[in-house]
Amino acid sequence: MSDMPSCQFESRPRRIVIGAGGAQTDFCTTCSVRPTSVCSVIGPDDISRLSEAAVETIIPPGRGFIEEGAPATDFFNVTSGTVKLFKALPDGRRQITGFASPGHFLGLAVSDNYAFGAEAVDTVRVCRFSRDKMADLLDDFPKLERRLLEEASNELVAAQNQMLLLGRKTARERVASFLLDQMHASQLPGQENGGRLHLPMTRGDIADYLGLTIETVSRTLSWMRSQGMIEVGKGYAITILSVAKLDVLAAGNS
Amino acid sequence: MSDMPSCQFESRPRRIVIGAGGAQTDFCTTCSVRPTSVCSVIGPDDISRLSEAAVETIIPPGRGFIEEGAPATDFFNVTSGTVKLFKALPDGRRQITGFASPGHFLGLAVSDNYAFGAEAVDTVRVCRFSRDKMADLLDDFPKLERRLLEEASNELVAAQNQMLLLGRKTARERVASFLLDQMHASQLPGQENGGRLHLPMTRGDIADYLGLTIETVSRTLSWMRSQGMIEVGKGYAITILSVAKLDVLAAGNS
DNA sequence: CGGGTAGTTGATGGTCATCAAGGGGGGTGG
DNA sequence: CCACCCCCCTTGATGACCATCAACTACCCG
Repeated sequence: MSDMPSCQFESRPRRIVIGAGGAQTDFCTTCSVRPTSVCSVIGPDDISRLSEAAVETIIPPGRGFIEEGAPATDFFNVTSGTVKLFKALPDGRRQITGFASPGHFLGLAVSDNYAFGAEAVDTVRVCRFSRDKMADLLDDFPKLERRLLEEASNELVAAQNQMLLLGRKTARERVASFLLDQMHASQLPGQENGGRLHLPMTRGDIADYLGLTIETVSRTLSWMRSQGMIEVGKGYAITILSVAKLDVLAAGNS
Repeated sequence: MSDMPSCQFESRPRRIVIGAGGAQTDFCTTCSVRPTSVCSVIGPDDISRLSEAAVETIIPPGRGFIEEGAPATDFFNVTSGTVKLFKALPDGRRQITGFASPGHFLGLAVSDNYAFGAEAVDTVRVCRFSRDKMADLLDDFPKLERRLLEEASNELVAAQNQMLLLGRKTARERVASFLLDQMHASQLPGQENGGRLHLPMTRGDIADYLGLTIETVSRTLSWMRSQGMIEVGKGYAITILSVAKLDVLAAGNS
């Protein structure tokens, strides 16, 4: 797990297509996460700047691409798949600090070294920006800075919620909170999907995220099933049968 | 604890002193935390803008001044004392997400409501900025935005460390980490103080910060004393006798 | 078919929460 | 000034929750 070679990329540089009139068209215009990501602050006129700076990278499941403590050379924007962010203790204990889904920006760090590791949960595509190019973009597009501040503030709020969960919630409350969070995250605004969830991560990842063990997560899910709260399908499918019951649990009633 | 009236200020507006030549001098020029706080990005020429926007507020120990969930009307900059930031569950369980010391900026939130509560640990002085005035400052001083992003990034790193602590460390490891953090925070660069610490917060606060109970914190400190790691003085004084032993503990060896 | 990974379930134990009692300091009021 | 109270802290006894150890199933892939 920790002896896995990290920072190995399968990169393919963006192709810049020169249009008939000399105008540049490129990947970014058709990027599916552009509307919801930080990239949206850069207007159509300047989008070529973005494309030149970005390198699309595909990362297979389980592969690490940010190593905790390594020099922070790049920033990333997730365009598909799910990334787990984590910190580890010398003896191998691991805490997943968050899951990054499409549209999320990775690498906010003042230090010259990454403060956390990152690993692909399923197949992940990211846009990679070098530190230098990112700095140029920040200088030229002040809006980008404001957007990143927003992003950071949101993550800060999420982190505070997670601290409350880790410090003060019971196992049942943690799992309930997790399932509800996943439900909200998977729901595009105005869309219901009958409580059906597809969790890309393993029980081990969930455990490392919630500060529990695999066994406790498994037992808790089984207990929730026995209470008619959820249905546990094959693979990574879970269906929430009673949001209300989970809400009661997550808010802190045993 | 939760029925305490919050958001009660003892404010005194900044006095703007008009100098002989018509130049404005004011509190901000003599502010002791200016060099280390976000305010430092606003140069001497524009400092009057800052002073006009800020209201100095004194908060007595134990008084809350940000209520979780209340409309986010103001931002704060701590100028002296220590503030605890926290989130709570309906049944009263509480998690302190951080302690803000002089120079720290509070209120980063995209939402219209505060995501956390804040309460003075000892006597606290803050500079208060209304949301509107802060927005004006952000528009006029782009550097301020970059500085806030730095601030947020640092807090994010701290939050990730705290998640690792809460999710994966034992009680002893937590207390050791806490003492070392406090030591580093209290050491001005290039200054040693013989491991002597003055913790402004109670055992209860420490417990709520570390995800433990008062009793466990107390027992753990007693155990560390019995091991010759620390000395527990009267009041809130603690002396670290062996940084090395605490380091071993904090890194994760029992 | 064999091996590896992921998940579930059971038995047991350890760590830390809970319940309880007592000490010490600081404030207020008699 | 001292009594009284309240808060904070400490220490002890007990127990609950969850980690650990272990066995077993299912599934995937060669």
